[in-house]
Amino acid sequence: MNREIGNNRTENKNRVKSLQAKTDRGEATRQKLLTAAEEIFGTKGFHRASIVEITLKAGVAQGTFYLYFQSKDKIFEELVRELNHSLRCEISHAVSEVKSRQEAEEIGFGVFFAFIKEHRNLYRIVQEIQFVNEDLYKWYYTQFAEGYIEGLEKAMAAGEFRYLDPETVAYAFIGVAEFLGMRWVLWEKEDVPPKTLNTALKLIMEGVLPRK
Amino acid sequence: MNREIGNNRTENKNRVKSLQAKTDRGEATRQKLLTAAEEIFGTKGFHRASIVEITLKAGVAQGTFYLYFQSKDKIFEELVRELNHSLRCEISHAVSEVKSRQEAEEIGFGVFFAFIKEHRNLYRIVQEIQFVNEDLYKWYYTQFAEGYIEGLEKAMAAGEFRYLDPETVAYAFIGVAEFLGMRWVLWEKEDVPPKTLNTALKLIMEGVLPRK
DNA sequence: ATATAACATGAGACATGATTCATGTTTCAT
DNA sequence: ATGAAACATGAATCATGTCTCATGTTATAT
Repeated sequence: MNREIGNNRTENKNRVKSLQAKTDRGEATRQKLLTAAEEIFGTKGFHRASIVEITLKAGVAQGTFYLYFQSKDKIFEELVRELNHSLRCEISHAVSEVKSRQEAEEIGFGVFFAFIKEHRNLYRIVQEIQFVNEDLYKWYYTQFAEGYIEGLEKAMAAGEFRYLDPETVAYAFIGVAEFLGMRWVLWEKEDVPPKTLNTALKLIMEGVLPRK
Repeated sequence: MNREIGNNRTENKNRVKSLQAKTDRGEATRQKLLTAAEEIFGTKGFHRASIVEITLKAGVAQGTFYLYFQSKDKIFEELVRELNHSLRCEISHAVSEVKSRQEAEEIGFGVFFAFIKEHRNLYRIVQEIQFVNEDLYKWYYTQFAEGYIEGLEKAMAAGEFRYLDPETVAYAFIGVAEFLGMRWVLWEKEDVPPKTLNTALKLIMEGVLPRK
């Protein structure tokens, strides 16, 4: 195993300490920390959460934390990016072989609610990002909006949806999903009731005005 | 002056210290603190804000803060309740002599966007309440939802809006308003563009599906 | 003029928590 | 078996921040 230790003067140049686990044991510890962090951040919020508590829950010493994460901010960021990625993956996968854009919205909303029910903790984290890392916060929603806009534009071009400024519609839909998720999943700790899901879909599809 | 020091065991019984200003001078100081707190909480978030900074901005000593507020949590709560109250007042006043429910929605959205533009700081505060005082957070949105539901029910009973579960519609509308406000007023520091406002209103009134 | 309630001060007691570091333990290729 | 890299420890350091308190100032009613 050629290690090239000799000419390794990059070692202190880029301040990024090792941080990646190099064995399975290390990776397992790293995962324990991430899992604990998800729980603690989610229940207490970023600022009230402490590294002590996270390491305690993970069953490791405080110092161990810094073997795998540069700082409290960084593990938080990693959690957020992970959440963003897996939620978008789940939705786009579920929606991939759908017949119409309307069906895509139905399935998308459903998957979103199911996801936050499973990840109530991480969902709460998102709300707090803006006070920890504002850019990350914008990134989080921009990622969603971009994919959404693309889908809407196609549906509008195809005449499935009428033309309305896609960015506005995207943020409006995201807002609807977030608030219904907050009201039922977060507050009631239940599924969003079918009635609510149906109402929401009718609302965004057809509006509140009576159809002639 | 009979001080009754000996038997004065009420002194510690009710923990509520004076807290209300008793003169104009005191009231002015109290206001200076509230104004400073609005600014600091709004820009840095609750946890990053410090009493030192608030008193510095208000131009008073640290100890003075505790003459008027019991704690950091309490001044935050007062700010939130004040915001909630004045926003609801502005909307209900603006909407009071409106002809139709549709017009009420148009004006309501407009006033909401105008309000958060003026109170960008306080608007950001709201997002953080849930990690400081979860009950207060629910209270904040429940207050809005209740008024909204009432208005929607009337409109539905009158046949102005078709019947859809009013609570769902209320939270959906609130979500739309919050997210468009976030995207344009908070992120761009601008007004919500007329195009966006129009799109949003069309969307909630008539939906995205093409009308025959 | 002066007593007194209200207002104001800011140093410091007290608490908390992120991060570091000197020291140990485990694993495994040789 | 052994040396070195990886992993692990937790007490100590360092920074920050809330809230208290002993003391001082202002305004005003008599």
